[in-house]
Amino acid sequence: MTAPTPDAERPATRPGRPRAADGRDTRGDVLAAAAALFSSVGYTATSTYAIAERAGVKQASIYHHFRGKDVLLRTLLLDTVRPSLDLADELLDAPGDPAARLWALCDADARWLADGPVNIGGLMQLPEVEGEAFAEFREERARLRGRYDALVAAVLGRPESVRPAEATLVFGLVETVITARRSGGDTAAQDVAPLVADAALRVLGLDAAALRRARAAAVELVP
Amino acid sequence: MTAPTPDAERPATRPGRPRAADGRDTRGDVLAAAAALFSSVGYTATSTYAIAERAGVKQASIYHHFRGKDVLLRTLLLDTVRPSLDLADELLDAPGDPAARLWALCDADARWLADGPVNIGGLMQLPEVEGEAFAEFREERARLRGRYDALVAAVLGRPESVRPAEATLVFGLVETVITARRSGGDTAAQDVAPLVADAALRVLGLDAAALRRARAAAVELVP
DNA sequence: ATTATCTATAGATCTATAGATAATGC
DNA sequence: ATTATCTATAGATCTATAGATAATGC
Repeated sequence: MTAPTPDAERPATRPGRPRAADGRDTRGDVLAAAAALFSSVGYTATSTYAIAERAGVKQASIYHHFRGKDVLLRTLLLDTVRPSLDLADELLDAPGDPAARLWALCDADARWLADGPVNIGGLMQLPEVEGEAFAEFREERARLRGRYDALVAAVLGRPESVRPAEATLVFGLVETVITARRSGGDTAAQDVAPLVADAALRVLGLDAAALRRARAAAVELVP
Repeated sequence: MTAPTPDAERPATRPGRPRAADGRDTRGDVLAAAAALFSSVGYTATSTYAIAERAGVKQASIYHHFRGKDVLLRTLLLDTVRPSLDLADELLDAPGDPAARLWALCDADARWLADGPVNIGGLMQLPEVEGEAFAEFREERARLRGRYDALVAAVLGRPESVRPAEATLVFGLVETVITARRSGGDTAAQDVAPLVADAALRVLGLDAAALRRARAAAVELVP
């Protein structure tokens, strides 16, 4: 669920103690353990000891890879929002029907929230994320929200200068996958995810014919 | 935000040390403080010391009124879901257009989530609520969800035996108010709440005319 | 006697650091 | 020398209880 550390970050061969077993990636294991525990148990309720145990290392070893517990969550949050933001940027600049582009964005986000190995989206809804340590994430997320606003405004044929309240509903529909997964499990999330993009356009008042056109065009946009 | 302790729970006059100032309600103050802190900071991240400070009592005094910290959250959660469930029961038994009844339920829930003095709905989304201590709340909430399922099935003209996946979307639309309030503040929540019920029926495929009829009929249902 | 509140604290965490040890490449 | 991991622990919480004190009604 977390991208492996890019080779560029460290030289291919380097001095010092190597990974115990080859192919072992402590940093990645710690992040994966933190993601699973933060999203199910919560941030404050998850101890660094529990993370270490799940990752198969000792508690203090975490601090060789991360300055503190907050860096773990910060890293996970940014890893979560950035792929979404990249796609949103791409779709915002793409030509063609705004409804098709919004459909493609909602569909990709909903499926990604439903299909990851853990309910990674739940991280964004943790109350601790409102704290100072996570301001950078909140900025990136606000940027993503801005892309939704712009696409929704385009679909509604309204000026881009006023944030449409309907965009909150569209954003909320995508996040429905998160709460569905938390309370109903993976199956519930996977059942609802394919319905989200259609629902978003229906909320904006598109009729069945317009919806069919948008869906068909969206398939061309995201191969 | 929390209902005052009913008179029935204790005799009107009773022996023992009275409330310091008349009209002082320590139990209610503690609950209100806990609601504000749990919903903004989180459950585990809120100390009983912080709750007591906000309520204007000493930390240990909380335990005269509540057996433990978990009882505080349990009480708040049940106070949150029960009014909703009562209304849902009423509307499920009411005669008339299912679409109108679903509209009324969504609208009442969305407005209640937006208008309370704190973002009480956020309590339901705390990861700690998945723990054993809160099983009773989860049951009540599942019951509420069942009412939504039944109304959505009726609107779609489907058999009640199969839970419609669309009900997850409707439920999620209502909960959009919670996340909107968390990240956008009271104003954002109040802006989106009046749109929720309409959006729910649009998601279920109702056209503008059917929607207008449902909205008009809903006003009669909830005076 | 009963009820409500307080002070003080035991006991259980939990985070982060200090410093030792191990395993490599130079 | 450098990197990664470990053991041990300081210091800071945080929850819940014990027991004293205060303020009433009987």
